[in-house]
Amino acid sequence: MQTRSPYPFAEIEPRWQEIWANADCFRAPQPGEKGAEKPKKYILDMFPYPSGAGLHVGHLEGYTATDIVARYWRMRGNNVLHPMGWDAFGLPAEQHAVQTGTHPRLTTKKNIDNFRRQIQAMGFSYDWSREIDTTDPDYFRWTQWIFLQLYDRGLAYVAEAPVWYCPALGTVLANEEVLNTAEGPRSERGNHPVEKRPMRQWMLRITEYAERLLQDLDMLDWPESLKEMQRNWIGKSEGAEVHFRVDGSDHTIPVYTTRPDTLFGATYVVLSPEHPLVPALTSPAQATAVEKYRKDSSSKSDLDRTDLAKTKTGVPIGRLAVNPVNGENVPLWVADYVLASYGTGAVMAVPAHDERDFEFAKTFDLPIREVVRGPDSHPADTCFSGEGVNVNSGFLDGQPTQQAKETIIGWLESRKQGRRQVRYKLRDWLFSRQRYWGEPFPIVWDGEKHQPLTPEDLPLTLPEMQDYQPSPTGEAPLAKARSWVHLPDGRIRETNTMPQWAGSCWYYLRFCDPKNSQAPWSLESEKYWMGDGGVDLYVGGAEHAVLHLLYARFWHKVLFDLKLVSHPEPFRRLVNQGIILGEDNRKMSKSSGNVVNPDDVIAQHGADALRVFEMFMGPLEQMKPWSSKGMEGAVRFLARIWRLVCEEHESGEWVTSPALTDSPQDLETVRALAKATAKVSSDIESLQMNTAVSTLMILVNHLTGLSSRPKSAILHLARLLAPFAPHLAEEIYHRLGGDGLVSLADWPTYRPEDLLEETVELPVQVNSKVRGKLKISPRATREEIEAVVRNHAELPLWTGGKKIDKMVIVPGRIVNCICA
RNA sequence: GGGCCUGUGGCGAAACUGGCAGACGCGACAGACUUAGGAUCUGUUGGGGUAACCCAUGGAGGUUCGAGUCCUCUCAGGCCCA
Repeated sequence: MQTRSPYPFAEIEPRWQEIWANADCFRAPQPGEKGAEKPKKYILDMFPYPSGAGLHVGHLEGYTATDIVARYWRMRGNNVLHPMGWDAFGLPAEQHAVQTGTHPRLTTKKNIDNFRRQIQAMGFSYDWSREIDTTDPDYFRWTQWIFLQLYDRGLAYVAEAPVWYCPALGTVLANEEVLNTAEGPRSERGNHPVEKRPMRQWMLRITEYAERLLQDLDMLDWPESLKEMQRNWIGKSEGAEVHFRVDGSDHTIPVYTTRPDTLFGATYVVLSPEHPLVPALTSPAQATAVEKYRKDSSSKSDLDRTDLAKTKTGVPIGRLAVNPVNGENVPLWVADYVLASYGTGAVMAVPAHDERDFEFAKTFDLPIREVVRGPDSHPADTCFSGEGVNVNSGFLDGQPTQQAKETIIGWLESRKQGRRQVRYKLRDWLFSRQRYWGEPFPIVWDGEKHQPLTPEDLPLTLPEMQDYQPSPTGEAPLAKARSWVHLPDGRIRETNTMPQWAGSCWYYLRFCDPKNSQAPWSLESEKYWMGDGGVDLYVGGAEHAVLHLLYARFWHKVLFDLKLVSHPEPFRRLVNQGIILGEDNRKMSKSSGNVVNPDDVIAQHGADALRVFEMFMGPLEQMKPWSSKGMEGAVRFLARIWRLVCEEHESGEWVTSPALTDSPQDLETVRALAKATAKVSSDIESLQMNTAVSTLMILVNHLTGLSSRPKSAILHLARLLAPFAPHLAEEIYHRLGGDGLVSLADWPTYRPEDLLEETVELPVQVNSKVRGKLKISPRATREEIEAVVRNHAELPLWTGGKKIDKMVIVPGRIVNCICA
């Protein structure tokens, strides 16, 4: 037997989706078209990678929130750009091709179709005429075009560099795609072991923009934690490079330090095992030991090497360096707690004022000399890494840390033995991958020289292939497409492809003008949609905090310098949605068997209910568990709204409720609508969708309690409901004779005076404990309240007859009588 | 080790610039309508106490007439970085 649904969502929802599609009512007019005279809003989701697994309820949380915002601003008279597309290049489709021989294009198309179907079943108000697919040649020709702009500006270059190579994936990975795990460095995708290999790679000079990427964070309305992550990632540090001459040699070792003020305390110098001067400087007596040490440390992860808790290891190389500030001879060591990638790959060790140097010095019994004294005395024989006043430091004695830094930098610079230096942790972006399913580089090689294609040559499309397997040597699959690689004139094509981040670096710009075949976008459309600081609201997961969001900002700034975009930052306001956990409070995953499939939920409860519940669960940014019981609650809520309009006939048909009336609203209902409208509006704007839904529930509870229900009130409710449960809202709006589509109706208004109750209860405290209540006008002044309290018949009862020393009165809030 | 965030009923959570802690929902309990109820409706529901009242926002202090909210310390969990 088929269970009856609490309201006929299965019939309602597809019907309205079809009506919206036929009316083309969510298409956003371009500048110049009718409708573009309205103020714009650009409401954007992070577009998904269309995986084979389909959407999960976590994606839908963000999409639902942005859809509510988009629908709200549309009803508020804005021209809303709310697009959706596919970040469709990527490894899974290619791995599937390696295993099955199916072309990634086919896999990708299938997955996109499935994602689109799932998204459309939710009734989101996307402008589907702007749909983007990063694997479409009409799209990636412009990705290649932007690469050429970078290339022309010298921001793309080829480097032979030690890079992370993943044998299992058959490709190199960017630093950001490699995780430090307990088992050593692993690939972020798939958790495979990775290793360093020297390879020729394309790099993008993101470091050139480090300072601007750092500074401009201040103009963004982003979560502070996320901005902090980007700041840490950019990792600006200010210090100095100091030159240590090697005794009995022409070599000089530059070391980078953020504490040049401690130079007098440097008692040895440490080189990283990878430091290029190590073999040349090692004394014959130490050669064997140093070589063995270099070998051993190459298999350790950075985490292993630098962890404070780990025992420090190292070997002296049998040479002395000269401390430039006092001419002292200090021993040179090689130790793996110094990383080649940090600074110059060499440090001056100041054990008295650096934890790691201190640990090392203790282990090998090297001298420790105090040169900075802190404000408080700290036990001798410990390390002090804070700021203080210099001691034992010759001409720096008595200077506080900041001043000492300036003095020593000046001293070093005047003697050409060092210089001020600002460093960033940020590295240039490793931009090439040995993969098939990515954008080909618009580059050809003439011998050892690379040359760009001209824009007229674009798009450069991928060749058809049978074999997608990367070669074990790390050569890209495209190298096997001989007729594609070898040009008639003897030049050969670049066989690497771009990383997945490339397409997502600028898709938000393409949405502004997705059909343009002359340019990636027109300046006019960019100015209109990206005006007022760029995208007005950008919602997505926090996992993109440093990768996508940093890369996209970088490209945007380059495009800004090229005067192709009108503002230096792309995303004015950004919000991270929290992860939705399984019902068991664990992360949703196939292996835990706790994945909630939206298809099932929609079939069982309807899309509106899913939308409402996802919003009702809790704050958008927060991590929260799924609840199938809570899901049922959302259905009950919507069914109660349905029954405001219809009731079930004995035959099982839904007929118009006899309680509906054309009579005007009573005062209580007017107030309830005004309050709900005010609260729902402000909650949507601040993305507090959970309390917005609560507010709607309170309103519905009020309307349910009325014996006769004014139609005008239900129509008002329908408009408030429209962003949250658009199908049901359309249905009841239509049944009550609403004009046109509720999705395109005006957002309801209210009179501010209707927000105020006639009387409110004002709590009266005696010595901060509530003793009584006062019924009083919400407009009552301080003086009026005091008079009412002092003349109140129950006052002696509340105070126990004691004299009131002082009365704290906050009108509309509280009265507190202070008695001795 | 450093940075950031989060700790409130049985559960998800509310609480505007400090002002009646627990809105709204889930669950539970009781009742109504029912052949039936895992439907619907009505009521109750932080803990303790017969009660007036008392105790409660991870813990300990502090500021204040008044602290979930502000300050100091501390414990637990999460994320990022080393």
